[in-house]
Amino acid sequence: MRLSHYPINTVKETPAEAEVVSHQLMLRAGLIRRLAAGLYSWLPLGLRVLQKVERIIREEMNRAGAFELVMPVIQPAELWQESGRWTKYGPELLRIKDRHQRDFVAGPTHEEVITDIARRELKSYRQLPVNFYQIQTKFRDEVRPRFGVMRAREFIMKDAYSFHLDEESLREGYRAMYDAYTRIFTRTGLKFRAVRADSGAIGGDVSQEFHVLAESGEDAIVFSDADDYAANLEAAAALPPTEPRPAAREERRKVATPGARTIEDLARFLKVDPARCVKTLIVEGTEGAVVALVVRGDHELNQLKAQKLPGVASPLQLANAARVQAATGTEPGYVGLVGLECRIYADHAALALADFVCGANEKDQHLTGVNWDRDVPGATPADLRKVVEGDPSPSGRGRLKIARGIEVGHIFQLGRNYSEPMKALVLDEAGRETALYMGCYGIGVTRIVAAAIEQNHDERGIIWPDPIAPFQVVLVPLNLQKSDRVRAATDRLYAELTDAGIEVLLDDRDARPGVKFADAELLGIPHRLVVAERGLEAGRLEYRHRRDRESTEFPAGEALSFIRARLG
RNA sequence: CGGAGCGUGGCGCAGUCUGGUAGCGCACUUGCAUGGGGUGCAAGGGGUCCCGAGUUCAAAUCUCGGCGCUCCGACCA
Repeated sequence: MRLSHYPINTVKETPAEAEVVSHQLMLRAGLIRRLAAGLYSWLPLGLRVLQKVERIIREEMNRAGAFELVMPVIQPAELWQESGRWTKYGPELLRIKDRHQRDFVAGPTHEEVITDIARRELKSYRQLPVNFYQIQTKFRDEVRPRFGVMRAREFIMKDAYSFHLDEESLREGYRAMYDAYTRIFTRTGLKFRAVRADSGAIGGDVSQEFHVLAESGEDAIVFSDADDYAANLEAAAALPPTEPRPAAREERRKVATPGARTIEDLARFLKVDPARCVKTLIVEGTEGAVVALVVRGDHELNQLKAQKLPGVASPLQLANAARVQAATGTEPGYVGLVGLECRIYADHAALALADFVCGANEKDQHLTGVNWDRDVPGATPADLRKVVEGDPSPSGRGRLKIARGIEVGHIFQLGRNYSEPMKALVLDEAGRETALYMGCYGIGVTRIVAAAIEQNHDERGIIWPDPIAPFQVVLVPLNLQKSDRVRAATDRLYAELTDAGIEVLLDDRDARPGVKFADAELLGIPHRLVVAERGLEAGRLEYRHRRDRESTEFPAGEALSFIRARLG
């Protein structure tokens, strides 16, 4: 491809709208353009990257035996009413009406449609197991789209759905997708990690996420330093302390703590470690009453764990000030445990404390020397907190470390969550009707491109991993317009590499060297060849990988073999 | 949905407070020079100043209403 005829504009200045580096670089390099909030056009150069990612995905999905199909973006509301998600999904689901005032949705995902296909097409266990996938545009009306294509409203997703006669087959199919995903992300050239996850809104029992590791990632993932345990922070269990609780030594005392509403204030005021205080959070329960959740002062509540407890409203909702007042007799900031009437869940780490500090249920007052059995009988032990770095791994080996990641894939075992309400049934060997077991498997295709840049860039621009680079080689002739020798060598080289099937971007613009180098680095083409009078005098060309600091020279006649060796 | 901010050629911004000829840098076009790290000189093209209403002799500028966007939070995967 000749750059002089390629529709691309690079930009020196960073657009004001872009916050994260991948978004900035995608705009500056001319990969995408914004149409409206969370809506992006993919320009030709960006599309080349996208298609490389799609190709890898297709090859591996096909290799895993899945069948590609395409389903409509617009879906009738009836299907969503059948599955129950018409009411459950919330405002992220874009609902639209056609000219007859019939309700439709812009598909954020396709469980309903594929289940409809399954119940029509799959009649017999002989047709199972089967896996369908598509690569297609999804729409989720995000409250706050941000970070360019990383969290867009419209994005491209690879979604796959498998159907099985029984759980064992589902587990096999899930395992096959886990392996396919591992191959896919390995082939993109990105550093990634598979972690255990909570299955969230889509529902189901078992699920894992694939994260591209990047400092700027939105998600925290935890892993053991001693084995292969890895989980989303939300899904990581906190083990109860192994040491027994010390005996109570202090008497309970009420102390004045004017204005100390937060643990931080309290710890500073009383000159006590936050880890010797407890936080009491009042949340809405399921039957009108409130529930108290207790975590150690230096720990944070894990919302996901909390809302799974019996009697706690899901989604978790903190009680407002009036409800707190009614339940405790005081305002948030001074809520405590002694004499509290409602149900109390206490985190294991909080339960391990003796002689701790908590609110006194009285404004500007706290209690010290509080002890569980003596002062607060009847608290239910629970795992309530977010794990922190250094916690013992739930796997029993090693300690937890925390890293940042960008979620690019998610696989679920859905079981019969959709097939039962939507009556997707087949006949088994005995001729009995039985509901299908189902798995679903997503990859954020457009997000992979942004994640690749987050993980691979420097101050000059993008550094594409070879497998998804828009071009493999950028050919930079210097003084092309004036030097016949440079022109002849360039034309010959471009033809030779192109004929060999290598994707070459030839910068044949009448621009000065600095401009060409700067653009080549911004665009992030991994391999750069420079053709110049200086080298040609000695019969040599110049090569530099985007990650290299220095160029290397080699004989001009060996260009093809030299490059091939580097393309791997 | 709550808070903050922004809207002026394609991009980045000044001008708005204190009303009076719409400006700068980048990009783009043309010419000449230059040719190993965003080069120089010169000449050009391109703007309903987000929209609407109002005040005024006069509105980018003041007032009111609306729309759009960005960031933080809540929310969500």
